[in-house]
Amino acid sequence: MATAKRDEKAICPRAEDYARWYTDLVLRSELADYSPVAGCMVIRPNGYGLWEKMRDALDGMFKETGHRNAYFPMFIPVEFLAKEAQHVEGFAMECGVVTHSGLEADPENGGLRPKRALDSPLVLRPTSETIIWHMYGQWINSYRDLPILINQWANVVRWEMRTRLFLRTREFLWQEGHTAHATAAEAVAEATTILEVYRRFAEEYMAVPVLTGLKTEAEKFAGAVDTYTLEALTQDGRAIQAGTSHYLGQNFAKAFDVTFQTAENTRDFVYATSWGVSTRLIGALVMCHSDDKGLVLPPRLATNQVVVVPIGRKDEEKALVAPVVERLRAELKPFDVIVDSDDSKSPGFKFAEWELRGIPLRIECGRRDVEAGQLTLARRDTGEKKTIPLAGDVAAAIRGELDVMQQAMFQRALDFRAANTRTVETYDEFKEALGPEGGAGFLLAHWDGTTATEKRIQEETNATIRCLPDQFPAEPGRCIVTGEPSARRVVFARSY
RNA sequence: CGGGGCGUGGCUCAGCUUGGUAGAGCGCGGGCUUUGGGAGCCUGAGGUCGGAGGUUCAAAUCCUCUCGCCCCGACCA
Repeated sequence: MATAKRDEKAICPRAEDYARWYTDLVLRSELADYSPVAGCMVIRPNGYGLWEKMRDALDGMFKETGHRNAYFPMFIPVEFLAKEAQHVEGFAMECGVVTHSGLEADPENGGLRPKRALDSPLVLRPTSETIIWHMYGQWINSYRDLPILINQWANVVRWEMRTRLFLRTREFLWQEGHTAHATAAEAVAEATTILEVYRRFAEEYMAVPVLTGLKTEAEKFAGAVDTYTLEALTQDGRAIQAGTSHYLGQNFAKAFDVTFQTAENTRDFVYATSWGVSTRLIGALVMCHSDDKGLVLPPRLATNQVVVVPIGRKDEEKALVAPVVERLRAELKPFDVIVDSDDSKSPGFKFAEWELRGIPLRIECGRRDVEAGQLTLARRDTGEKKTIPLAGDVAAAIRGELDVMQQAMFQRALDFRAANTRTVETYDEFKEALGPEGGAGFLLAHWDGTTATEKRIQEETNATIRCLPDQFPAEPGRCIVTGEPSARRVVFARSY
């Protein structure tokens, strides 16, 4: 009976069905919920709090590297999309388009229908390069106007067919940086600077190790010269793109005719970058760290780092525990501590509930603890319980424990990646390592550099080249498929 | 857009084959007892059975149409 009840409350175990585990977890931990419109989601306070933490950390890093925020409108004239050939090709199929304004009664079905057709349809931004470069064209005259380093926090719309909470929805939140430079070298430096910002954020805040490197021609952003990417590895062995930074060359400057006068009094097209990370990071975070009990949040991104569960209901017990709890409430304020003194729920229920929500540390405080002059501390990532003295500096002990946990989560993910990264020499070995389906970690293999070979591998194995990694030394070899020479190994994986 | 499945209290579902007073568990409200790993008992609220037609004395159940959702294939931060 007890187990039957537990089963109803529990989320699907990872080993049973990883996809269902993920959906269960997101819904049960109240990160998000489905919206009445297919493919869209509501980000609930637990999820949005996480996004705010991410946003604040990244925003600070952007500011430190000289960027300023601005906001461009979400409606884009349809003809703007057509100006950059590859860009249209990449986004045309997934654009949402506004064609009407106003509503009127519809006698056909007794409901409402669009009233006036717009003179010209408006595209809901799938990304903002076009409108931003239209504006940059008006703002840039001379090299003295450069660089322009702007970021915006916004929503974008991509009319996806198959959606998943956080990983792929028709509307999502992100930031998009758009910079304009006088030289190619400076723009490339900008793109790689941001890649490094993203890497630091992923590893130091999310505790998610990432491979960085260039995308192949086939995988790069529509309209980019080069796309740099960050690739994380989920617990089920799939790659997940955590962010991208693009060197756009002069493609958009040419499409929108944005030139500037150089110091030598010549004219040149402006060099550009764009870069972004989205609420998909929340999906990546969940898939890297969380377990069958629920969310596991790295301390640096947890909205509330500590929860205190007072134990005891008899008046004498309460009297004993209450002063300690009040002391904790005050001393642990810097950790945005939650004190859960709801008498209608049992301690066991609360333990499970806060574990589901991923609070990094739980303090249990009951008669036993107070009488022994201690507190019981439970760590979310390992489940480990230990006691700390009540007499000491509790805040300092908590601080230390959180730091250890942040580091341990990163190390664990790093070890997991190492254990799931393999070097293969032949195509047979490659297919063997990959298995028939599902995630199989990162595979490092030689590739001849052609799109044809890349496509063939994808069609035959469903694995794609995640990046040309920049953290491994170049190492000549021969393509696993064609035997043609290769200068370096590339990273293959099945991906989200 | 092709293939498969499902629509019944907030959630998960039973009932439909063989028409006859709408059910269970969870959740929710109230009461009492409980509190160191998802408490127990009592009591209560809550559903025009996705929608529209039809057959019938009678439809959640049978027929027709329709809408919506989920899963699998082609695209993807």
